[in-house]
Amino acid sequence: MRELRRPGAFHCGLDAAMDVVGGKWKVSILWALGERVHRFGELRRALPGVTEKVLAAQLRELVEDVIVHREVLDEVPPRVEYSLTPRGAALNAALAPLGAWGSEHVLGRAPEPAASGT
Amino acid sequence: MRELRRPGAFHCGLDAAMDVVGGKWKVSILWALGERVHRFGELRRALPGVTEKVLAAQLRELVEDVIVHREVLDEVPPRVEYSLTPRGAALNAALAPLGAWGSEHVLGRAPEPAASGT
DNA sequence: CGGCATCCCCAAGGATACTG
DNA sequence: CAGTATCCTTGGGGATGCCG
Repeated sequence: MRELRRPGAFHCGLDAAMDVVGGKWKVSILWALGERVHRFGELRRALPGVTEKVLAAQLRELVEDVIVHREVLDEVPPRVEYSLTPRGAALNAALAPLGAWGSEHVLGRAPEPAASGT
Repeated sequence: MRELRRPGAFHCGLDAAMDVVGGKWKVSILWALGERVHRFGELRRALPGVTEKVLAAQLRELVEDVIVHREVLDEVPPRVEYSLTPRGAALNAALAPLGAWGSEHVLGRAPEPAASGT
């Protein structure tokens, strides 16, 4: 999926965005990172059901797309932190209305204040 | 995918929305219907590459989700018109920011005026 | 701890043919 | 015209195991 980046081949930016956000766990990752920086293990715990392989893959794609920043801390116990890039933060913001829509029309109310505080 | 509607099982409305909009052609259909009412054939022509089976399937799911309205005109040559429901229109609107993001960050500029009123 | 390598599976999506 | 039915392919995603 990473290779089918054909600039201009999309109907509009929407298709392009869907391509970036299309992964099964992408939005959840974005949502998690929108709250705070996470390290691999934390992310894994934050996403019940995801396997390391898949999480690593989704993360890699997001990093490739410059949505997520990968910070490797050179410590004795390996420590890697993932955070949103400015672009990722913008994506998250752009996703907010969609989340609100889902809350209202699918879940039936409960428009959460997005990934702000809590 | 239509059956895995587990109310409350989503992290937030975002997951729910992604579930609704997750199909490969869903957003394109929404985009098309956002501009004007389309009949089956028109939609097919508007979505280069889609097959009848898939288009019909995606359409059926969108109808199930009350995103799209299916109007069967009882005429001699079968005529069916698809249009957005209020909910679908709202979804389309919620999708706009995402489309804008994609235009800016993925396609590299060219923020189209979206499928709003035009 | 973090993350690659391998193998496997299944459902979404595609191609084709046929019908009301 | 507007689908439905059938069969097939693909690859995203899941499970396991090993390595730095």
